[in-house]
Amino acid sequence: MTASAAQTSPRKRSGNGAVRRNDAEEIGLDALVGHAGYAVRRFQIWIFQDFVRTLGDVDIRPTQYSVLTVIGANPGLSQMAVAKRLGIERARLVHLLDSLEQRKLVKRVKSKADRRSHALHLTAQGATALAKFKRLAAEHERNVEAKIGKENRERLLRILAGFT
Amino acid sequence: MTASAAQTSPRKRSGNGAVRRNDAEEIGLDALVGHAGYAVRRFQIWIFQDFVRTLGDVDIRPTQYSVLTVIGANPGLSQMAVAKRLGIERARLVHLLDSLEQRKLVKRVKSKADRRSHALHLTAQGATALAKFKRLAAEHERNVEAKIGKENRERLLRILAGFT
DNA sequence: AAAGATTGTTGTTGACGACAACAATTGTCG
DNA sequence: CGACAATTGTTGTCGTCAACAACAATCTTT
Repeated sequence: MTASAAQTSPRKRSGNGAVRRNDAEEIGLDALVGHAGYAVRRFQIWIFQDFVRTLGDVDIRPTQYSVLTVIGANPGLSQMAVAKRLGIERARLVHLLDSLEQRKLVKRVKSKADRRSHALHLTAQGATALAKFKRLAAEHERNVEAKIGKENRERLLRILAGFT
Repeated sequence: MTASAAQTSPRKRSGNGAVRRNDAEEIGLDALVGHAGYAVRRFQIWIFQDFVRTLGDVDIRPTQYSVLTVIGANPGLSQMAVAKRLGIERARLVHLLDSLEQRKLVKRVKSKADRRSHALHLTAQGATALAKFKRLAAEHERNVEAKIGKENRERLLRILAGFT
């Protein structure tokens, strides 16, 4: 079948081509409905904003949280390894770590095995801070549950498990 | 229950704190697994890239596609209405429309009813182009199906229907 | 008519991904 | 061993994108 389906009916228009709207949100999305990418993008924006808001007091953004979590679970990793695992660019991770190191959450230890690379570790302060971040992140996760439902959230995680 | 779960075991480390890795991707994500936001973000990146690649020949990005689709289905909308419907900022939409108008896909018609606003329409060229874009977008959608499965894609759309 | 709100526009800021270049170091291979 | 290639962290540039703020022109309200 060809993809060009029925055009959703253009609404009542006045002579020149302007359209009267009751102001409400009854604008057709047409082909956009049925596009997974569109739904995912809107959802991702919502999630992102809720995360930033929930972790607003501690000033931690999703990417920072992911970096801290991976370092916490795998102390001693190189920057290259962290970048590859999280799908972040080397160059980008440099700035992220600069920021986290300034805040005394992470330290770069010069590796003796390979003097090019840095072994990444949480500071003591970073470890306790991460524990707090995790509690807040769990709160955010409950917000997601409240938004889409407990079972739907689990379904979602199962469907997307391959992308982690 | 408190959210701070079991720490995933830090691996074998050498004296100074560096960690040997077989080089493979067996780095623990710890708390990241179980975060809907992380999975969604990775998935969104994959979808975005596939969309851009599939619509690469016609040089159309997801946001441009969404704008064209909405205008095509609702001719005469104002920029404000389109922006609000798609969750784009007014300011951002200005640049998007500048580009689409330069490419002769969209035209801004000065509305006589409200001389502040522009009524947005597809050009004839824009309409035929959009038909082609929709075919390519459908191809992209089949790629998504191939990636996560037909039923999973439908489940996903159902779960996220509220965000469109 | 005056005050306030809306629409499109311009500009700035900061997060982010994609690249390219570089020095220091390591690995490889003749 | 020694030249050459590859890797690691770093710096820088470019383009995309969201979030704001400010502005002129134009409604809308009172």
